[in-house]
Amino acid sequence: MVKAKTEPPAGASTSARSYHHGNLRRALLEAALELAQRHGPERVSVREAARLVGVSPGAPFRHFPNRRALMTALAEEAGERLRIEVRKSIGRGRGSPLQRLRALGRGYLHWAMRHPSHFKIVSARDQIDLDGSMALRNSIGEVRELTEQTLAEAQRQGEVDAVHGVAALALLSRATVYGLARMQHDGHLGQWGVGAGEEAAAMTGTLDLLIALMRRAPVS
Amino acid sequence: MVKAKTEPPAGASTSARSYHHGNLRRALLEAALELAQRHGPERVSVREAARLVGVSPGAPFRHFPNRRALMTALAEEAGERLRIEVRKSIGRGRGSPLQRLRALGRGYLHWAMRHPSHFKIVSARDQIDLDGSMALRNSIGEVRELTEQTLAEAQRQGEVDAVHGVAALALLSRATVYGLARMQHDGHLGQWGVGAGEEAAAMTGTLDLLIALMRRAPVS
DNA sequence: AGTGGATGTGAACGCAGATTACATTTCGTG
DNA sequence: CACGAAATGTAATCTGCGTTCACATCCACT
Repeated sequence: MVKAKTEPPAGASTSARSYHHGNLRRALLEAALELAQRHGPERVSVREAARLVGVSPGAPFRHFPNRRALMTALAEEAGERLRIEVRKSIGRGRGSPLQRLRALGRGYLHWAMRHPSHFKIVSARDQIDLDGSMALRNSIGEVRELTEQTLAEAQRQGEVDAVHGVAALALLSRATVYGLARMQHDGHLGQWGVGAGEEAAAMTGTLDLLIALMRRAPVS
Repeated sequence: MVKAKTEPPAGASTSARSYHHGNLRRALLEAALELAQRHGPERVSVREAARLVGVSPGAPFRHFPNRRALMTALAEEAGERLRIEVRKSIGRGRGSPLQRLRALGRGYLHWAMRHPSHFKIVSARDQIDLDGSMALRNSIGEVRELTEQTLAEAQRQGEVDAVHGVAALALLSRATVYGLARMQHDGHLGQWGVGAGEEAAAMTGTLDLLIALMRRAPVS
């Protein structure tokens, strides 16, 4: 059952392709990511990806029904990486639940800043088919679950008051972090008083501010 | 050779079009908006707009150097409307500064929901040239100023503690509201536990939550 | 060995953005 | 008012794109 190829399947080194490319699907995804990094996701073209891989313009359509499917597959990989990153980050938050939530948010923000192309792709609604991708929805879903679990724990420990529901607090957290990441990627931060070199600080600082507001004792 | 005269171009002050269209620039913008409402901003094509207006494919380029400039002009109009809407909304918030801030945020959110095409266009970074549009930056800038002024007033009246800077609080507010609007437009709300019919309630509710958190007395 | 399914080729088709040479109209200046 | 320059629209054309299709090639399996 194992597809043992006679050719080395992985590879930065382009092996001698006779007719069939060893793993065209993979190669196309990498080429598309490369193009996304060069010119932005909206200017990824199937033809150019094919050219980059050294294959005819029609070949990609054996693996993806259309351009959108290619971009969606790319987004699925990005979403998976984001999910893993968030999972890892939450482990770094030692101590209280709110500290873990902070770590989660920082992980999200840092990932979005360090991998702008990937972040652009996951959030490029008009380029991908979110509704048709269970994988992508699952990645988002897990981030949500982690957020809610952490907030529930914070409430249980009295770090956050229980006046407001977990779902509402989670939505607020997510909206803030998502909004920050998108503001950066949309170039809005400069208009909001954030200098060129201080974007990371501003973003994490804003996250910290939200968490500080959450931490306070309930109004009585 | 002579085109049909006296076509109804849906414009009141349009003179009889023989060769020169009365106000092609205006007409193109309206056609582009119409197309954006029909299929989304990313699928607006210059040619189709020209076709809709009844003009040759090259004509639009007399008024806009390229497609992006067309979309940017559209975004400038949308940004202006948003600016006006926010200005109006803030006047509706009677009472305390935080109530005015809430009104401001609600105005933003409602506008984004009621005019999804316009909102999509202002925030479609990859379709427009934000850096090259002073008008657009000014619209954003005014929203920011209103936000900061309101927050400063809230601090002066003791409604919000002065531990955190106005700029930080304003950025948090903006990130939250922008994040909410984008989540809705990107179809993420469903993944965050918001049912189909309750989007507006969830968005304004989240805004209210943020403001409730801000209102609390400072930690002492 | 041979065959069928998977995979890649190459040539289309239609549409898009953009440019150019040319036609027509408008307008300012004498 | 005349008239030429500037503005504006046309038609043809270039390039590139997504997508399809008939055909070629190769791999796995009997």
